[in-house]
Amino acid sequence: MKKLTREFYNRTSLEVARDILGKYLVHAVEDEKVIGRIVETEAYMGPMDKAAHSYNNRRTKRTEVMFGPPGHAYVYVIYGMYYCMNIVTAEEGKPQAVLIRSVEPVSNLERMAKLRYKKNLSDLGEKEIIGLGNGPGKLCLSMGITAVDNGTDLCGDSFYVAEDDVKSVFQVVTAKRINIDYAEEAALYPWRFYIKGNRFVSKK
DNA sequence: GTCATGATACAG
DNA sequence: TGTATCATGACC
Repeated sequence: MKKLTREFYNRTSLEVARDILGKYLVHAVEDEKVIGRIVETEAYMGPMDKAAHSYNNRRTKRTEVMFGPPGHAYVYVIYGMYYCMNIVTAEEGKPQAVLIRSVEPVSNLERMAKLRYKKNLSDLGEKEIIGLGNGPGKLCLSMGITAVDNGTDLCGDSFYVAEDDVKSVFQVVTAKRINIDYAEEAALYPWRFYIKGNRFVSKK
């Protein structure tokens, strides 16, 4: 496994969203690590993207981290209840990000089960296992991602993305993004990417 | 399928 | 002060 470098993130969110599929999101919770394979993403292109928080260069306390250098975490609260994990991309000053929509749990599922359901892994049914990773709010719960992770440098040691030494082979499906009907023509852009056939993709 | 949840942002 | 949102679970 090798950690992705700053250069990987220093591209448009469209490129990063597609390329980061199949890679591993690693997060340290207390002294343990939980790992999920990224199987679904959405690209948010910033100033010209009506669906993006940073549309029209809207710069607030919340969106500030998107204006910073690439390779940092953008974690925000949605609907007052859940967190969403994004990765800042593109050079400093360009507020783009990639939303991580779903992951396939890979390591430390015991810990994920506790964080998400407060139950032991052995007590989970099939649906609950899927529910560990098949949505942006769900994966944040399972992986212990919260507001304190906002702004974290993903080139550090506690929170990062890594790739296998051997590339895995899969087909990428391109689709419209989810729940952005308010974004008019931007709602039609095919900026959602997922691994074909993967069980943890949030919506077919 | 409907609905409540409630932080953040913004319009008035 | 009201209205909408990059979601989810609990209901019908």
